[in-house]
Amino acid sequence: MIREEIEKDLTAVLKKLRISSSGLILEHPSESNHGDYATNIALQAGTSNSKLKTHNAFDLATKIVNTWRSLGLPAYLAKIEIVQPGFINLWLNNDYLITQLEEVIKKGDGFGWSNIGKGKTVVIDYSSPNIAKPFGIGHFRSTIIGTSLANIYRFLCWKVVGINHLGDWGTQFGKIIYQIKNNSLDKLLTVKDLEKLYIDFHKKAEKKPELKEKAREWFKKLEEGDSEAKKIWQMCTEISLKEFNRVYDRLGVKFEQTIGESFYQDKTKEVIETAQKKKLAVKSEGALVIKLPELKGPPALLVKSDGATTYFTRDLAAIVYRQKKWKPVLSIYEVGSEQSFHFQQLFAVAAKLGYGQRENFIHISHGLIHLPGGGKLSTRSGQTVYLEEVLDEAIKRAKKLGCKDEKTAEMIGIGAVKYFDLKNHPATNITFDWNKMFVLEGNSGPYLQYAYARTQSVLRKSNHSKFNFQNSIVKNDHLKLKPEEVSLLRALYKFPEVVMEAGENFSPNLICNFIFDLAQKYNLFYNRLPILKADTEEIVNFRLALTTAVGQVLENGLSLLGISAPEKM
RNA sequence: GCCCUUGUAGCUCAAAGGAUAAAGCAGUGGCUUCCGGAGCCAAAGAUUGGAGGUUCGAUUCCUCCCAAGGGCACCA
Repeated sequence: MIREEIEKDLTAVLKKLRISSSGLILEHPSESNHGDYATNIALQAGTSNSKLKTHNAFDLATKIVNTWRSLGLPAYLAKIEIVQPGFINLWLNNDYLITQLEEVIKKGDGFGWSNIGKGKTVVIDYSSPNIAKPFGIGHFRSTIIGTSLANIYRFLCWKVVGINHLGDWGTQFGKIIYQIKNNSLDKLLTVKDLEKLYIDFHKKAEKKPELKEKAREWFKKLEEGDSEAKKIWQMCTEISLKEFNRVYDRLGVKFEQTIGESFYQDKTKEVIETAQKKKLAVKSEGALVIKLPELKGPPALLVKSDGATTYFTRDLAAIVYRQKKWKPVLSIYEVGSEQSFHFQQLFAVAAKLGYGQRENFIHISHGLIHLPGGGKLSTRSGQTVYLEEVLDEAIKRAKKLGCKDEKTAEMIGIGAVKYFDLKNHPATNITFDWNKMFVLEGNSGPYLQYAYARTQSVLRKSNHSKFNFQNSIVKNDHLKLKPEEVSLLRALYKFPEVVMEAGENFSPNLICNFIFDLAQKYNLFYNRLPILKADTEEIVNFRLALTTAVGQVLENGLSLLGISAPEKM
């Protein structure tokens, strides 16, 4: 990667001047007329290094550049510039950029891949909905962001274990079992039936709080292996999974493992014993807890006063299980921000029990989806938006715009909804709004898909036998590159860096930003310059190469986001 | 009350401590020779919630204040 090469070369120069290169940072200037890369090393060294304090940063930058010149500037540089108050700006030359264009075409769907994660395993816990209720919009973010993070980490050569940690255990099932037992229901067919029971339970419990006791009792029974409870639970699970898998199929979402909380019912004992042995667990108000005064909040609840476990215990057991099975160096939990205290507790306890270091765990806490009035989504109160309804609506709107067929409409509609989520930083809250959710123009999924389809359309219309870029190295002085072409070249090579950054920061939105910018640049290029009818065959070839490369990077980027790239739309 | 997160253009939002704060939507004015107008261009729109501080440099880091959202043990 060119960034590494520049860093290496600059480090050598700094070494010669005995300047520490520890603060060496290369950035892409926000203004393209400030070059492709810039460094502020002179500004940093000029002030932090006492020996050099007499220098002003601009002089130091000059010195650095002069030394570099005397050592011989590398071939990839076109221009180097020193700017007040002491920036060093670097321009890559067009011939080098063209080699990167070839690189995109050569590597194809592998362009952007890197091996920085080689040999490392990451466990990503995402989606993880509570079953026995329909798949709501509330779990959409975790599902989509988690999928994208998994794609990104896979692309960075990590071994990725995506886990759907289903909420299929807990007092909620006590509630449903109670309802079924006391309502003499003949048959339950759908998840919506189950949801109704859940809502009804909460309505009744408002007047009769003692019902909650009943629910806990039933869950306790379930955990103790009561056959009647187990039978009902199993039925709930089957009904739910059938529906959930349909939604996952539509979304194109996959997991390495789908292991719900129920899986850990016989594994919590070990965790509890460890906590007791380490003298971390103490009795409090009849329950077994772990006190965490440093977190300034209630203690972590290990065992309830009735003897049943909590999701905290099961999450701990899951950590133990995952450590044993996969030995991840990183565990990512893509879960909503309302659970951030839970994860603070979980990670703190995991570290205390010796299940890993604090830095091996991270909670990617995404913002919540609110209803327009500011209301919170809540199954209990019946405030739900069903994901499938949202998807259906998205597809309907895509069709209205004139999609060729059902399959394309689905790509566009679902792509729009996914992109709407992913383009923002995970932390932002989202207000659910039917009109905003289905953006089909501007910074949107369909915009990118359209740009991609456009590149493919151009390529289809070209006579491929003429397009022989790989064997004819094109020199830029020969082509007299237009600004629109250069701007594409200056963008394409950055893609691998963007993928890395997105992974490091757990931010798929960085990929969105990048491919949107690329698509804009391509559209400008497309509108201003003829491709197939360019003056010379050489230029036609070059522009087709650009088109191929842009299409490829758009496709790779969209694929990391989990969005399909249609050939036609 | 305590803890966490977030305050950037009318709206939705972007920016590993950098240069003139980036876009999209809405609104304004334009684009029929041609490869897909779900597109393109132009102008307009922001004392980055407020006050201090650290720094050559702060939307970014620190302190305080204000506002919004979330959480505060037997739900997950």
